[in-house]
Amino acid sequence: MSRKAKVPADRPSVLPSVEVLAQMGIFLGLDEAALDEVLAAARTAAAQVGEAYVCQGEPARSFYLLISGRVRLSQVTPEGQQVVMRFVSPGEEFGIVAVLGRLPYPVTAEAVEPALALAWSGEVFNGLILRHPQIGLNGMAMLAERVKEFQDRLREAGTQRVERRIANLLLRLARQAGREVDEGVLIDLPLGRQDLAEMTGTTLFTVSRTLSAWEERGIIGSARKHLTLRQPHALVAVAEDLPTS
Amino acid sequence: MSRKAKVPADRPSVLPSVEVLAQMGIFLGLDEAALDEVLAAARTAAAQVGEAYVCQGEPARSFYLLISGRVRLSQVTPEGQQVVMRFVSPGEEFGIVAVLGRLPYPVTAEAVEPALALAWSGEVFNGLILRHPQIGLNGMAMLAERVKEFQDRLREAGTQRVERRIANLLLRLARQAGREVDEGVLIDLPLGRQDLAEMTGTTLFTVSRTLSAWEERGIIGSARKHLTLRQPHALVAVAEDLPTS
DNA sequence: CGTATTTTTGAAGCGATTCAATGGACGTGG
DNA sequence: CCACGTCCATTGAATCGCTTCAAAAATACG
Repeated sequence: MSRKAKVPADRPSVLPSVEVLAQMGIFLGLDEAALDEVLAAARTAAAQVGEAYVCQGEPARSFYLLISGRVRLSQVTPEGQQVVMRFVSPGEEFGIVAVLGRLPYPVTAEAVEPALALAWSGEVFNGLILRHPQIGLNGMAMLAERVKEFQDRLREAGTQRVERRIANLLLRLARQAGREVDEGVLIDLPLGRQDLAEMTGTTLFTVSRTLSAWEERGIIGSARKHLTLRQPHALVAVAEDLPTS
Repeated sequence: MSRKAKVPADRPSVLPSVEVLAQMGIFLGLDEAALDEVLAAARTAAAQVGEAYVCQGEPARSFYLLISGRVRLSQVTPEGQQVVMRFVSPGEEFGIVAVLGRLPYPVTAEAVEPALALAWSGEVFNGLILRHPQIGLNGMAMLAERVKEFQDRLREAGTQRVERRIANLLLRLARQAGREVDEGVLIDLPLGRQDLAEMTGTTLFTVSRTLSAWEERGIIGSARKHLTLRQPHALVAVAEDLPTS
C-alpha cells in the first residue's frame, strides 16, 4: 500500500507488481512463486476512453483483469438496442468466457476512463488454474457472487417499479464506485441518463424525470454525467418502498 | 449406461455409480480414482414433492448435484412476492454459495418432482477442488454459462414486451426439459400459469391471456400444469418479433 | 460564440396491471 | 359413480405507469 508512493496516481506503472496482484480477489491466497508465474504469463493491455478490449460476437481469446480505470460491459440486442450490464472496477475481471472454449464474447467491453488491464489467453489461464487450484476456487467464488447479483437484478426487474429500480441501481453503483466528498457520496463514473436507462430497462426520459424529482427534494445532486448522493438514507427509503417521511 | 438395467427407472438407486457421476458437467475429465473419492465424500439426499433442499436465508452449508427429479429455485422479495429463478434438471448443481464461506442461501430449492441429489459440505467440496483442479475449471465453466444466461434474461426483461418474454421462456424451458411427443414438444415440468408469470416478471392474468391467444392459433397445447409446443417455429417468430405470417 | 451533445419538460397513447367474477379440471368421500 | 370442494385458469372492464414523440433548455467544447 505504501510502496507505490513514487508512482503518479494517474499514470499507473506498466507492469503491476506481485504485491498488487496478491490483492486481487481472483489471486487471493497464492504464494509468491505462483504469483510470479501468473504475472510472467500475462501481457498488459492499455485502452483509451472509447476503446474496446473485446467486442460482442468476436471469438473469446483472452481473459482480463482490470488494474486501473473503468470499463463498461454492454450488449446490443438484435434490434440494435443497447443494454449496459455492469461497470468493471480495478481488481475485477472480465472476459471469463475465454476459459471455456472458443465461444463468442457475449458483451462488448469498452473503457470509459483510461484503463490498464492484465490479459491471459484462454489456454494459458486454463493451465494456471490446473497448476494452482486456488485460482479456480477464487474464480468460482467471484462468479457465484456475480450470479447472485444478476439474480437480484432480475428479481428487481420483474417485481419493482422504475423508481425503485433506479434507486437500487444508484445505491449499487455507490457501493461499487462511490467516493466520499463533503456533499455526500459521489459516484465516480462518467454516467449519463442514457446509461442509467440502459441499466434499469427504462427510457432516458423516465430517468430524467425521476432524478429531477429527487434533486428537487435534495436527495441527489446532479451534474452532467456525474451524480452525488446527498441523502443516501432517503434513497434507501425509496429502494425499500418505505413511506416518504 | 447399460449398468443400471436392473434398477427400475422410477426408483433410482440410492448411490449413483461412478459412471453416472462421470457424465455430470462438473466432473467431466476426472479419472476413476478421483471420481471414487468424490463419490465417497458425498451423501445422498432425497426429497418429496414440495420438500425443500435449502431455504432462502439459511446459512449455506451444502452444495448439491441433482441426480434425478426436478427442483425449482425461487426467491421471495421482502414484500412477499415470489420469483422463480430457474428449474434444475438432473446433472445440474445448486447451492454453489456453500463453497464461498458462510453466506446465507439466496434462494429456496424445492422439489417439484420426487428428487434425489448428492450433497457435499462446503468445506469438503473446497478440498475436492483443491485436490482436483479440473473440478474448479468445470465449475467456473458452469457458472460462466449461468452468468451468461442471467445476462440474457436481464436484457430480455429490460427490452422486450411480455409476449416476447413468455415466448423466449417457453423456448428455453423446452430446450432444458423438452420431450418429443407426437403433437410436438412437451415441456416436462409441472408448470402453472403462476410459475410462468414469476419467471417472466408479469402477472398470471397476462400469461393466461397470451397462452389462450396462442392456443387459439394452434401454436401451443395447454393442459393443466403442462404445456406442449405444437409449432415451435411460430414461437420463435414471436420471440424474434418477426411479422406474423 | 456557435455547434453538438445531453438533459428537461409536455402531452398523447398504449400495454400491462388490477380487481372481480366466472368457468373448468381434479381428487375425494359418500 | 356422482356430488362436492378446492385449486387453477379464463375473461372483462377500469385504471395507471410508463413509453413515445416533439420541442425547448442547458451545458460542454472547439
